[in-house]
Amino acid sequence: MPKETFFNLPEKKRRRIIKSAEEEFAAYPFRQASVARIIKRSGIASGSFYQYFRDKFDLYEYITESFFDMKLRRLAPLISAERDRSFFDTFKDLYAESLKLARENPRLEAISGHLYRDKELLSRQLYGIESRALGFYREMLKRGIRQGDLKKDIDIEFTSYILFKLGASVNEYIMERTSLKNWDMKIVDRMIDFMEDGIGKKGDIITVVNKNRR
Amino acid sequence: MPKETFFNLPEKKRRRIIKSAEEEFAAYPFRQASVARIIKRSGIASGSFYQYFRDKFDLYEYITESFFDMKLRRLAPLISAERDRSFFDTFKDLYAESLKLARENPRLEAISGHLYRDKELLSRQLYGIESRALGFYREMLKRGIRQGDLKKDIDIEFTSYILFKLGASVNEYIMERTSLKNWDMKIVDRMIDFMEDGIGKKGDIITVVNKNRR
Amino acid sequence: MPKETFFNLPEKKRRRIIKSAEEEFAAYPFRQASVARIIKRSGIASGSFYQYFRDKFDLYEYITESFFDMKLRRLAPLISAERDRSFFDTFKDLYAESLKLARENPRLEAISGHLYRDKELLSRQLYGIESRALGFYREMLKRGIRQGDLKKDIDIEFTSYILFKLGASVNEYIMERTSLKNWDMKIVDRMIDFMEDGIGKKGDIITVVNKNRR
Amino acid sequence: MPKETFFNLPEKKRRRIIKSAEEEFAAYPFRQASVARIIKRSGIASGSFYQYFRDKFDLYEYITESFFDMKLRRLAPLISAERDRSFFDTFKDLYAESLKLARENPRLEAISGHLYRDKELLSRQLYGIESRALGFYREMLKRGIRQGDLKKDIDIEFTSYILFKLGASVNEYIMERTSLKNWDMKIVDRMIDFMEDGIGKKGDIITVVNKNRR
DNA sequence: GATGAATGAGCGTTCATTCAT
DNA sequence: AATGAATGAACGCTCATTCAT
Repeated sequence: MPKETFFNLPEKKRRRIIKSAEEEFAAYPFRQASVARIIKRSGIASGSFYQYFRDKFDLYEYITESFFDMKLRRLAPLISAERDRSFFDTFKDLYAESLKLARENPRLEAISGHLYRDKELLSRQLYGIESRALGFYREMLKRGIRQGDLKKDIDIEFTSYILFKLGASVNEYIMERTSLKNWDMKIVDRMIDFMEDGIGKKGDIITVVNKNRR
Repeated sequence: MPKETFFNLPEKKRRRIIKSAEEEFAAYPFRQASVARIIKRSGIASGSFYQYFRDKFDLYEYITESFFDMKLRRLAPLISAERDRSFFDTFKDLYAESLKLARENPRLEAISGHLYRDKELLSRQLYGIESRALGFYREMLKRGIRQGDLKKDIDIEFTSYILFKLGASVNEYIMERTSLKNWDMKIVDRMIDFMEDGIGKKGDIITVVNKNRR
Repeated sequence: MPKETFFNLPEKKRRRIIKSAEEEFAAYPFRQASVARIIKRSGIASGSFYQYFRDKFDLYEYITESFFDMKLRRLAPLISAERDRSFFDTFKDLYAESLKLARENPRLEAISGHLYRDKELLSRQLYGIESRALGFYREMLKRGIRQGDLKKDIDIEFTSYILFKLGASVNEYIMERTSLKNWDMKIVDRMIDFMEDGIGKKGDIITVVNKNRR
Repeated sequence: MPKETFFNLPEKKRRRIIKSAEEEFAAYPFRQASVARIIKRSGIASGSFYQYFRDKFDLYEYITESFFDMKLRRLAPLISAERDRSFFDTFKDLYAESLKLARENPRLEAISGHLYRDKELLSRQLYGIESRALGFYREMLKRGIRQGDLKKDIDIEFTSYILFKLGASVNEYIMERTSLKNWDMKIVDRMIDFMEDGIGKKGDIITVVNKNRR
């Protein structure tokens, strides 16, 4: 957490610092990101930096966590129990929103792209971004089972992990290609299909009762 | 490629150097890995290092590529057309073998773990580890379709990417936990199930004909 | 150009650094000059050096250019059109002043001695010391012709080059020998004679009209 | 001087080594020239190098001095007393021959170009290339005076130095430009004119007697 | 005599962080 | 609180020369 001094700063300055830092962490992974460049770009004295933040990581942590908090705040309504959506539809909603967020904040998206690739950071992260995300998926899975959208015998621990990684991969897949209009939602649909039914060819099938599907 | 001088070295020394380097690259991602530490640990003069290798990357590349070549050599027989195995069974065989390899060479496994997370390196890698792996998956998918093991309408480009990443994730999942006997093959089974059928609950089903399944 | 930090330094320290650098660059040509020695002699931390200067060349360039600027400032008044002096007298004035400068700043003289011998550096030098000097001689020659002090048919391109090199050689000649009082100005006179009349013996001559000489 | 072992080598090998060394010293000034590259290009073992030569300088000295000896051997006939040529004509002959030599051996020419710019080497040079050249010019000047081609009162010490440097400068001037046919001899003529008569405009002159010119 | 591996001091440079004012 | 100069260990790498066989 940044020191109190940072929060006492006039908002404009605070914003300038954060913006510079975001640009730096978007352009470079944590280790290669340079405090000197952040300082120069934000126009503060190098001594001041350490009056606001314990060290480079302190600032980094603040930025990434702010982003995740914001993301969570945006995604939370979509998983509210009131909404009468199947597990997979909810998943799709979450993805649509995530992608919107990513498009709105490409800098922050780039930062978390770097973060996901850095084991050391991921485990250093105080509030545990990874474990929070895993927890989130775990809860979703449990609910999905309860709702009858998912097989009952899935390994929740394993599946939440897979879903987490899968999400990140799809994100990467989308981000690395220039997207035509709606192209990315088609990819999301493909991922959902993959999750729902897999890729194995089924035998000829007669669906007798399907009362559980919504 | 290391220089000739390296290959002229007595095997014992060569092994000592490779071992030290593997330890270093297993402990740290490429950028953080220190030539000085490798030198110290292998007990050679710093000048010697550069008699053997063009630079740090030269050694790194040699180690990673040797590992991938060895892996390929071990996996190649499993995908031979003669073996009468379904797509998913083949996948499982590949996984079993990969895991065995990883258990035998935990250092090398750790190194490729780092490599997979390093975009810059991945694209620098001369023989294109990533694109080779993707190509491999692409071919497997095509064959799977031909054999009637897979749905006909899957997006090969996307699916090969997903399978590639999924594989790495499962690997990571397994590696990060101490394994009980056979625990890891159970995880592999779960992944195969996930791939094959997904996690969506199907309606009550009567399979009338299933002639395509082997 | 050194960074701002350098110019913000207390004068004493700044001077200490410049002096150490001048000593180094006077003792060794650029490539052999050692940043480590400059650092040690000036008693600064090695990190500080790079807070003040972009790199070794930055400092070198600053020192040489400062010297050339100073030299130019000192020599400029001597070529002002108002002074009613012949080409050769002006040349002599310039030489006298140059030598005075060299005697006052033997270190800087030694540095430019090295510089003149370094083709690569000469061409890297931002403001083009060599081409500026050649331009200077070219202009002087043109004026000398206009004034009727020089033959009309000389090859200005070639002659300016020769004069430039001649000047450097004479400088070297003088610098390499310990000088008695006024000895060096006698050498300059000899050079001027050489330039003016050459060393060829003329026939017995009756000068009938000499209206062009001043 | 190279060690005896070098001279015991089969001529072919000796020549290969010398050629590689010449290429290296032509491409780089002494300090930047790399023993490793010479070794590689000549295909000998690095240990062998030091069995043939004391060190890098030993080889360098051998090459430069061989060149100067050869040059002297070529130029010597031109200054023989029997030839009935004026001082300046002899000078021109010497230049013509020097240039021919330079065109025939551009590598060696490049090497001496570097050598002339390196004070330290010049003074290290055992047999004293510089002082021998100066001695050569001194003798020529003395003879020129005796023959009545030169003014009697020139400072031989100074003038020989100037002539030496002037020669090198003209060489450089010529070498740096691509030469049209005969262009370089025109430059030599200009230099001789410069030496003979200088660039000062003479008054209107009536030459009464010119019995001393040949 | 030939080989080629071994040596190690030295290079210029970086950078997060601390210190003094 | 703000400044910005100071720090120094560490980095990857070079190279003429020596040594062991």
